[in-house]
Amino acid sequence: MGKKDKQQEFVAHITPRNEDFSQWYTDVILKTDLVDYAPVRGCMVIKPYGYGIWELIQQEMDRRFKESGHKNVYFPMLIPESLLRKEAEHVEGFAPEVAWVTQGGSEVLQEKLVIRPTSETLFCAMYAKWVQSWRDLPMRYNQWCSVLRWEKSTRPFLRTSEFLWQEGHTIHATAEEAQEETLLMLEIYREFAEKVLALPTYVGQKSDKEKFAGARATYSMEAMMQDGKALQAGTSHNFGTNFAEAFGIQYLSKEGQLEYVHETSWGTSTRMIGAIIMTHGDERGLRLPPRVAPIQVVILPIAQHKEGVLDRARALAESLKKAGIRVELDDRDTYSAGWKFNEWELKGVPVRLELGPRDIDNGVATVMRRDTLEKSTLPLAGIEDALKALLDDIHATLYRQADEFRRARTYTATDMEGLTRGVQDGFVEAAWCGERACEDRIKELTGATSRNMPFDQSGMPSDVCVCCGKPAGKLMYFAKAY
RNA sequence: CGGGGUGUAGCGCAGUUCGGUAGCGCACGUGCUUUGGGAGCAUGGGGUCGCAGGUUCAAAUCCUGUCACCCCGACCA
Repeated sequence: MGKKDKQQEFVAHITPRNEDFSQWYTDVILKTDLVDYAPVRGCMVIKPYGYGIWELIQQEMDRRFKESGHKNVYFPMLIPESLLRKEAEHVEGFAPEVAWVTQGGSEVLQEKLVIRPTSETLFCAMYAKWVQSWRDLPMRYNQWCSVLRWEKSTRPFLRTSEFLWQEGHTIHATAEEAQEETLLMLEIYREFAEKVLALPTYVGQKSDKEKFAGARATYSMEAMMQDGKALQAGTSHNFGTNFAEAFGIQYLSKEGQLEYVHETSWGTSTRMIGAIIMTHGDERGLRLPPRVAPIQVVILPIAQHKEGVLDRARALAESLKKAGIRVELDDRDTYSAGWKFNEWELKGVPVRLELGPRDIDNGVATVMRRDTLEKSTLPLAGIEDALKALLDDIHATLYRQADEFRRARTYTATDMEGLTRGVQDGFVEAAWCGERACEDRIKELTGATSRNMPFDQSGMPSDVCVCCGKPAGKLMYFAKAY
């Protein structure tokens, strides 16, 4: 294979409406060492580089949870069948995709256990024990764990049988507080996506059809992938007193009345890593947002066998590390410089620093930023601050590019023709009557589902439903979804 | 769960039509020369052909079953 061919291995995978986008995705996650397929149905192994991203996501998000007053807990993985069955809608929603434990050792169990697909029921069981009085409220807990859902079809990060996530579960004295919490967490997710993942998202309320099993209201943030499809990247639910009534979670109010608590839950998962890949990736591979890049700066000593080069490179790595930059010195002498360039670009490291004899003579380092592929030089003196600024700029650029992309691909439609055309390569904003029948029909005719209803409902494209023509009350985003 | 496809060396594949000693490229080991955009030459190692049965003197190849994975749908974070 010639040089050109090798370099073009990934070229042209991401283009508008390109059917190879899926293929590009699977290629890139395998070639960049993020994951490998496990010898377990629908499950993946997350390798060190991929897990590094998750650790940074956890760190950043956990800090936000702590700042807003949440505490971490850990609950068991197994749920007794009877507990799962307590909330009718919930069990109906999850029953088709739970895995059962029916035997322990050689003994067949009296009561089957499910491996948690989510932990609402366990939290409810414990909250029922823990809450006595209004003084105990609110309780705001979060859990980092994995859950298992017997999915029919799977894809690394986007949908796997077992996946890592965080699930927050809170209970409150009043409906207002619960709603406030639900929206607060949605906003924390949105801000996190923007500031940490460089992901622009659409936030809003889900339709009844798409809401969580057992929720009164579900809110989501939806990101747009480069093939125009939507990826639900986080959800926040308000349960009202649904679960409290099913599980008997009651407290004595200040007035001495026995009241049900109002409950919320919210979650995000490793799916966000899939969102990063499919939003920012390009024909050379990954482009990782600096704040979740396990390696932010890679230093490549050039002609490293020459006197002093490696020493200078090591010193540089050391000083960047001290400055709090996640840096890797690639001093492998078994690969050529060109090979390393390609490999680190493929892996999406935001900044590459080349340090060779010429640079050292001039007191500079050659810098390549992964987002724009622009090459320049920076003086070695004070390079730490310049790099930090550069990383921030890369983050901003990635966000801007993604934001421009989604704006360009967000359409409005007033009829089915426009809707059908729009969802071929993006999101469509349309007026909707609120009826399930129209959602179903739209799904059938266009393949698109309702995503969410923005909080700002102004700018309705028409006053009648895009589907049935009856007077419409809701501004809704429609898109094909992962 | 429906429709389609693929399982042969770490990776990507050829060989299956028509049964007859297991192949290629990359990667990997060793040596020398290289090193600022995927280096070159020489030499070497590595595979119970997804698994289980069956047919046959003989099976990667034919038959039956089974498992895994990929793509497109339906279902879902």
